[in-house]
Amino acid sequence: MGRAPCCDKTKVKRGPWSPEEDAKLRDYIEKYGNGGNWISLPLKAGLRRCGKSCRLRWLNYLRPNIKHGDFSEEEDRIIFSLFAAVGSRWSIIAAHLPGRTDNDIKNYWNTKLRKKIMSSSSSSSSHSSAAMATPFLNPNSHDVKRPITPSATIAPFSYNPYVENSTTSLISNINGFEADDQQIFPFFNPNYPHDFSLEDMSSNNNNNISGTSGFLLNHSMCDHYSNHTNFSSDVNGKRSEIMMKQEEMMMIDHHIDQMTKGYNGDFTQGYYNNDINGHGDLKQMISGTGTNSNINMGGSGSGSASSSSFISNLAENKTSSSLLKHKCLPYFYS
DNA sequence: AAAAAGAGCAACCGCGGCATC
DNA sequence: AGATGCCGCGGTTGCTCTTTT
Repeated sequence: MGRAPCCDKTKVKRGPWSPEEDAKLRDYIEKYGNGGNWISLPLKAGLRRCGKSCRLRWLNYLRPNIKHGDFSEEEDRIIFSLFAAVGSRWSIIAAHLPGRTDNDIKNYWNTKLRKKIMSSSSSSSSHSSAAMATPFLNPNSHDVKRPITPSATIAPFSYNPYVENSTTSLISNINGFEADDQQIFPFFNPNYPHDFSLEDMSSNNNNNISGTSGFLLNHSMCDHYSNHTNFSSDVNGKRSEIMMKQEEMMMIDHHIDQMTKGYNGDFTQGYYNNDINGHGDLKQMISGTGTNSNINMGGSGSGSASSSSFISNLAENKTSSSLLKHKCLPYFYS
């Protein structure tokens, strides 16, 4: 048996709202709120509308501080960034854009931004936000792959984040997205497209970072991070909580994956913060129980001796359960 | 000027999640 | 533990306005 309809559709008005209906709804909610029950609201407010329709009208149009009209370039960048991180979860994206509704953003994406991406990807390999977002698009459809659900709902190592190879690590999953073509791709921040340029990656000459684990990336990418002196203050400061959370999930998953393969040594992910990179035990860093002996520079980073203590301090001083609250940038290398 | 096509967007629909009984 | 009801979300529809032919 299916769900009972929320209202009798033959007895409620449908279609566009009249100014009178808007006024009734606005007046009622401003006086009494929705009372925690949208279904009974129309009757109390004297409206011949379905409760769901009232809710939608209020949330998308009538409530205070709703912003209508053109989106700014800054808003575009935020949308690109968040879309890359969370996919078509419009409510999450809307939460980062004060005054914008999920419906607005969804419509804007479908009518404008998606086209912008398509045209950018076909016309150039520029560093524009749109161009940088294209690796997440499935060329065979209009859709973007949804992000991998965090490990709360998917077994942490149920996806294979990398394919080991003697010289390069190919990835099938980066930044929480499935990639149609396995390719090396860095964490993505459209606010700073230059920091993640594939061209830069390939033009850099790196031989000073090597490690024992292989998630991604090629060496030049690591070097690119390490040599970017303003990286921490500029880029990390702009990374959204959502992006950081996803990165953290990937780090944890990767760590678990490593352990299932029997790796028990120094944890071989690197963290970059204020020109520091190092190796450490991720679990201990997250739990804040790390010590200098557990979190150390490893043998191949480009930092200095002081980096080791800095990283352990980072772990010891942390106040929340999220490593990334400290604005560390994870990277993975082979 | 009129018809057709395209674009934009408000509103609807149905499903999943959650709370309550 | 299962049924029920509501909320919130994302996908889709269809109306209106604009542009093109």
